[in-house]
Amino acid sequence: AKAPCMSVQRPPDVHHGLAFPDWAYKAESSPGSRQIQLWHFILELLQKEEFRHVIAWQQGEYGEFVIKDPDEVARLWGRRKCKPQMNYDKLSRALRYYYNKRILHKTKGKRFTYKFNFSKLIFVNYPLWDVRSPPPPNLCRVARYSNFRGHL
DNA sequence: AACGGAACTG
DNA sequence: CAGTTCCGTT
Repeated sequence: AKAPCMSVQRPPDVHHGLAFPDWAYKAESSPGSRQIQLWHFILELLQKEEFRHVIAWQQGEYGEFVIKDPDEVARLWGRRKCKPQMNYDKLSRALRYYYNKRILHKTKGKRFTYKFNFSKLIFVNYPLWDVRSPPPPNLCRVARYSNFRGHL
């Protein structure tokens, strides 16, 4: 037995060479303490090797991932949000709202497979990206060529 | 399984 | 505003 919704454990820092660069992580570290975002949480699981049997990046298309165990992902998400009644039906509805927001889209045909629209994500959530820090291997190109349109 | 409207919540 | 809950439709 354990306290269900008491503390939120801080994930360790990411080093380069991993499945995705660390700009994607780092979020919600603001002192204002915003609530955890779902895409955020997905990225968090994706970066941890211990969850590879639950959710993992799909090799091939960059940003594409597969939910290997939908029930478990939903359970973990529910635990984080203190929503014990969470399930994949509800979680997937939240993911579908990301389609219009241009954060995610579905990979049609492939079961439980979604893909991040990384280029949008960078500027929506990291508008003040510190250019002094060493640019991540894959992303600097994506970032530079994305058009910054925004009211941010 | 996947989609999306609609009402609802903090 | 970012989901959550519920559910009818494809």
